[in-house]
Amino acid sequence: MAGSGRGPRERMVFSAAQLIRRHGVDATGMRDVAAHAGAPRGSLQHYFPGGKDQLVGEALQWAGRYAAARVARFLGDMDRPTPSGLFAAMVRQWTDEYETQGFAAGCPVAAATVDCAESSETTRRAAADAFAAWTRPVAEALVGMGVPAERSGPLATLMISSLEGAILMARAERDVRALTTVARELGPLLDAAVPGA
Amino acid sequence: MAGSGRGPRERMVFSAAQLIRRHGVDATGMRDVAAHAGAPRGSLQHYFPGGKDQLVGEALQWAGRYAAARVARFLGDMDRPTPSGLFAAMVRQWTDEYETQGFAAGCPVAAATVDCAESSETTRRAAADAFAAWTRPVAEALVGMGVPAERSGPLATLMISSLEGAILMARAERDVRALTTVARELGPLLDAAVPGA
DNA sequence: GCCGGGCTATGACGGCCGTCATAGTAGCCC
DNA sequence: GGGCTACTATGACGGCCGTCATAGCCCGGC
Repeated sequence: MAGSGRGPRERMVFSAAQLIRRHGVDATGMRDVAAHAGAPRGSLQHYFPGGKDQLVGEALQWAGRYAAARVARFLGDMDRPTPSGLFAAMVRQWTDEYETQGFAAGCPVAAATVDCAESSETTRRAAADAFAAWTRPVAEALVGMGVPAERSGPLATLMISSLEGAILMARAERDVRALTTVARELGPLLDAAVPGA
Repeated sequence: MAGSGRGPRERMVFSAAQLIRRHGVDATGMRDVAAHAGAPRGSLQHYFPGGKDQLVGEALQWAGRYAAARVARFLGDMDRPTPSGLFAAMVRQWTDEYETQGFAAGCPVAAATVDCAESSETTRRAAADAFAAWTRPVAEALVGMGVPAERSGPLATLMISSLEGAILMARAERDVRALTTVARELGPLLDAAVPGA
């Protein structure tokens, strides 16, 4: 996962995202974030005067940018991109992590949605923005593969929904089964959306 | 949503599930549960000597049973059941709630997975059991509609994954768009799995 | 040389948490 | 009536939380 930035501020945002991924927003303390980032506790209120809301918001923003960058990278790695290939790559990122690092972490955006959708309007919006920042490049990639524009958005939403749900099930079961299943079952449907082939 | 049971114990389990649905596990306090259930605080340690873990576990068990019962009910309401019809009914339960009651609540099993998968092994197992209790009747229903046995399990997993992910996105966006999208896009794929029609 | 601002350090505060300890009440059976 | 069990009531404890207040460090600019 993308190296921690160089400055202490970037490191804290990155650490916040990692801890939220593992324990959720509520169980992630500001002191934990500073410790995980190797940053002084006093820097928290210096860099994030908006408090925890601001820190969580920036962590989600980082997560959205990261997901978008991964999509671009997956596309660059494929010489003959297909919708099913892209989805398989997105899923494989998670199965790889789970098989090598264990099932400790999930998606930070999902965690923030669960913990904060009802308690913090700003965090809820940040989660929605992160989903959008992730969905958009997926939809654009589908268009680039020949999927009609009016179907690219819905299919991108379907891909991300299935992936998010499968991440939840995989973590609960400590088994990548759900992830590999959605990749296999959804592949043909995705490829069938490009009219040419 | 299923009426609160008659005894104070059932009411507390039910209330725990409702509060977890809204705020997550960590943000749901034992005192809140008792208050929401109209039950005396002292009853908590009487009925749930295992503490919060036990209460959360029973709430997840309740959620799993509830989801399974809903699947059975959806089947009973359809005179000519189809896979897409079942999935549409499962999705509609959520769109109906969101349109009439607002986007306050999500799935308690998802919330428990996000908050506790890494911190409480017993709760993680309870979440996995709840997913299983939900998936099984869906798969059995698919078999009853003519879906080959070897595909019913994977398709049930796909249905629940997509639904869970769409719930997350809908709650973040405060828009049922993701839910209606997955229902529409997945319908044809599901119906195509029954060989006869 | 000193001054100002970016950054760090640390303790305190009020609040909520899950859990425990202790005591009290209500009802039923002998 | 006595005792036992099921349930309720309430206060305390230790711990962690986010936030604030205050002070100190460090270094470039003048």
